[in-house]
Amino acid sequence: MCYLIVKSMARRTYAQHCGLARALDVVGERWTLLVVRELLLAPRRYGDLLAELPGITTNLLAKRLAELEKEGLVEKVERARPTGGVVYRLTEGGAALEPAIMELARWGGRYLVGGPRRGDRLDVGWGLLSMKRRYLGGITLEAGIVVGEREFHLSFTPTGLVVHEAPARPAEVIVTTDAKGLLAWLFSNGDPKALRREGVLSVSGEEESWRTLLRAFAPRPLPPPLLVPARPT
Amino acid sequence: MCYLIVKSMARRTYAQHCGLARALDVVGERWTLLVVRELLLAPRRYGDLLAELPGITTNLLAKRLAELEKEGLVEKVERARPTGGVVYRLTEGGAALEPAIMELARWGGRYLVGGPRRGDRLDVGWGLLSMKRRYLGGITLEAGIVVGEREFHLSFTPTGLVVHEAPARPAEVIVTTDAKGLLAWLFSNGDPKALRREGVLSVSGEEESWRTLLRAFAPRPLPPPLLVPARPT
DNA sequence: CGGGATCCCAGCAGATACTG
DNA sequence: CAGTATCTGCTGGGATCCCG
Repeated sequence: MCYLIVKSMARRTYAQHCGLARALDVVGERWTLLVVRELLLAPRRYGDLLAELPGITTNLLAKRLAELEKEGLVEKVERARPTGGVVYRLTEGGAALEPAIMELARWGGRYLVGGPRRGDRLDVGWGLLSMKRRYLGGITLEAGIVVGEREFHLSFTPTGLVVHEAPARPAEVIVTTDAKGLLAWLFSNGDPKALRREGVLSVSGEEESWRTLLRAFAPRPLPPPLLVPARPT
Repeated sequence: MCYLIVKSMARRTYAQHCGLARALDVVGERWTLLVVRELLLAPRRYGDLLAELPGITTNLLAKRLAELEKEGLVEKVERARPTGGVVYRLTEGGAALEPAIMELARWGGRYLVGGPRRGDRLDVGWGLLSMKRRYLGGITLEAGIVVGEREFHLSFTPTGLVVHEAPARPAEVIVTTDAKGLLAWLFSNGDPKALRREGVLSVSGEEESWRTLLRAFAPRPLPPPLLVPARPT
């Protein structure tokens, strides 16, 4: 008897003719969806991703990017940034993961209500994605958010919101704050107007646009946290 | 130097204060979401799950169920079935995963357009979930679907559809078919009326309800399959 | 310095056997 | 029927090295 040992085994698969199983075959491995999340706001360089995904190791990031590229979800693009070099960008197929990522994040949001746990990393970009989830629709507005060195541009249309990490201007209203201020805006049920009065948020541009902006977001949903049975068994 | 080796390491975590990362901490491991998918239609016994998740091994299923139970997403319930014994049932928190599962399945659906691959398993329950995804809303109807030995009850309301694996009756209309017929209904763009004329689907109950049922589903979307770059490098 | 490749090892997944 | 126990091999984590 003679067996041919195939090098480079085919990837592990659930072998089920089901959309969920097939999706998990492609993006179900560790770190994969987090890489896609990082690319939702803008194309990124390898080093950007390494810095924004604390805990991932360089070999694993390289592997995940190669897999995503092979699946046609991510493509390498030359010097899309002023600094040159190559960036990784979502293809249409990769960007189509956004609804699934948003629903997973909405579900996971109930674990965030207690605030960050010890050792948890925070990132301004993640906050912007959570803003996107909470957009109620119904307004038309170009807005910018400046958080420290990072800038985001938000294009509101009545049916959706496109967020890019890109120059905040031109925009009808610009909100400037720092990371802590953004989190206060997002995660506190406090009035953004109060945060502005306290100087945590600084607003420039049209006052009317600022008021429009505030109307567009649902208040923090505050779902009841999951009850973990207290049996210490 | 002396290190205390902590037995029972804490579970691997991304340590990110982000809904997506937290969701993946909880349900991102292999098989977990597929277990939840099986429980979406009805509570299941351990042996049911083992049979419906071909490829999972008994130790891993036990581990996943224990984790889901500890997280409060699944609970063990005594003799919910006529045959007695204990079944696993989703809690409210576990059932709240449905939108995320549906969006992932919708995305993965584009990999299904070529039909099952060699070796892929098929399951009638997965087909019912894909029906649920394609419900357009707008009707009120109680329907039943009988596929071989398995029965499903569908409660249509204008805003949603609840599918349970449960006795098909009582219902205003009952569709009886076999597994192949259900898949033809779901995955072909052929007219269900034609399938009925050919005897693949047999309909009992009110004719008007049958016509209502047909109006309620979007035709197969047929998204373009992802283009996998042909470079064999 | 950006963008990886290589090595090693711990832990998780997979297969099988066994038990209440 | 409903799991546990045991073994093994693969995948992911960590450190280091390479190369333009």
